[in-house]
Amino acid sequence: MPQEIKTRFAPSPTGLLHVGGLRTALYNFLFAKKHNGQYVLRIEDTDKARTVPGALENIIQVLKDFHLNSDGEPVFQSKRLDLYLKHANELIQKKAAYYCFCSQQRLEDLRKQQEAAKQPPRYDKFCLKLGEEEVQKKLQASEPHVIRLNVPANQQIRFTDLVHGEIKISTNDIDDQVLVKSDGYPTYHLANVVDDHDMEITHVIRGEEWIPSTPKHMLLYSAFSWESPQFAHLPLLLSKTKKKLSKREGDVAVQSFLEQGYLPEALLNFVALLGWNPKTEQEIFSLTELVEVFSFDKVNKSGAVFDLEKLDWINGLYIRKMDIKELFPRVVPYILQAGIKIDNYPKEFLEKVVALEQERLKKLSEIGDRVRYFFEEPKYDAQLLIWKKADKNVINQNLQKLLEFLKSTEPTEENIKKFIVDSDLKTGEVLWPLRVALTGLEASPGPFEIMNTFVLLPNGKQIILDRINRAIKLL
RNA sequence: GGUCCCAUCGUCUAACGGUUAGGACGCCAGGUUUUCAUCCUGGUAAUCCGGGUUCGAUUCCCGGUGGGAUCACCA
Repeated sequence: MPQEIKTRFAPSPTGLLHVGGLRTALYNFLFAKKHNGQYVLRIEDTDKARTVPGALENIIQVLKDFHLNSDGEPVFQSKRLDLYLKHANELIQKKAAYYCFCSQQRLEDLRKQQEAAKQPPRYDKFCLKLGEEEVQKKLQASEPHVIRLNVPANQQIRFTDLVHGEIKISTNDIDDQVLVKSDGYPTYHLANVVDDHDMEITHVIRGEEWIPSTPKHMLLYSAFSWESPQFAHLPLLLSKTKKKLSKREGDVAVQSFLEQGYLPEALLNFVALLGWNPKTEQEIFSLTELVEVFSFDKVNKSGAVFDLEKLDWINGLYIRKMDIKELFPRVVPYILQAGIKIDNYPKEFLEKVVALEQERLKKLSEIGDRVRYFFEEPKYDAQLLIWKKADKNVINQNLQKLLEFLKSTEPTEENIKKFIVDSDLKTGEVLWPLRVALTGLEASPGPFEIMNTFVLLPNGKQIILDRINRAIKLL
């Protein structure tokens, strides 16, 4: 019987979860679910100094927002220190690792020497030459020390990557990596390998930046006589400058995308297609659909630029196809954020206002300035009222005629169109100034839609008349 | 610099070794329209270079070039 597939997403709580991490989590999730396996969250919190308050909460919250919740409780490495130490000792017994008492100063000097000699910086195995007794004496005296991996010379390490195929590296190019730090905490390499084995992870799916350290991990697996999991190294997410996406090059925190009003569904859909392609012309996928079609043979090898324009497009698409009942509550916070007070307006009206802008929104955060005119008197230049090359006086007269007409009738599309025809006026010379009078904007929804919305207010018709009147005075 | 990874339109990407190199975003033009947006139609634009292998290379091999990642008591 084949072993159950188990993947893990293993971020460290050193900052807000970024979009690259989100995609890694997603692929881990997709692969596990596709094969009816498990996907778990593991928190790699072995660096006390770099832990950022709130980062853990952010990771968990964001994953929840995207429905990428861990199967079972998350694993915290900081709670498993004994396990790592136990295994580190085992490596020492097996002579696959050794104690190192070198000072930071010596390591630094060594590095400088090597750099000057144009050698790659590498630990020189100085402490490996220490005798057993000497080591014990130093340990007894509580001399600060670390535990290093004893990398053998002249060996070929090879592993098969699910996206890159076979990768091989000589052990001569691998440093004697620190496994346990002087504070007793394990480094990534040790904790990672021990946990992946202990948790029975079958597939390690992570970013391509980990390829160079994978041989170290292979060395550890073989030192422990453990079978290594399968590896899949994902292509990097790149900035416009083709560099690895990072905080330095703009805001990459998932949180900030959410705050700008990108929908989780849209962002997930977008990020799923970065570095992977289902080889159909379909572009829109739900999480469930992604699970169905996901596979590693369709994952690309080369990095993918994170293109905001396409994200905007896909986000707009999701916004457009959303039911207004669903969109409305999501958009309310952004309206409030724009300083617009909506307490005294009927919900029916507010929903209609949002619905009017629905097809124009790329991000929810754009809503505020788009609908402001519904709640505040618009400010605009009188010049804007004059349609194309129309005559100012004609516009003025048209608005006056329209105002008179509307005083005695309902402001419906049917009525106004009939009025235009009956009065032998030009459509644009009535509708354009009417629209501007109502909105003060160069671009907006049409005047009929806007009036149909205003009319939902008790004083809606009066607002319309007032604004037309004001436009006339402005001219 | 050492090691490793990668290479199709500006971007995301398709193409059993045989296609007019396809789709999407963006951009441009046209249509619908009072404006914008939506929607529809059309257009623009790519196989990094050089050798091989082959009847035939985007595709396979080698070299070059270019880009990237990584070389911590960080993950």
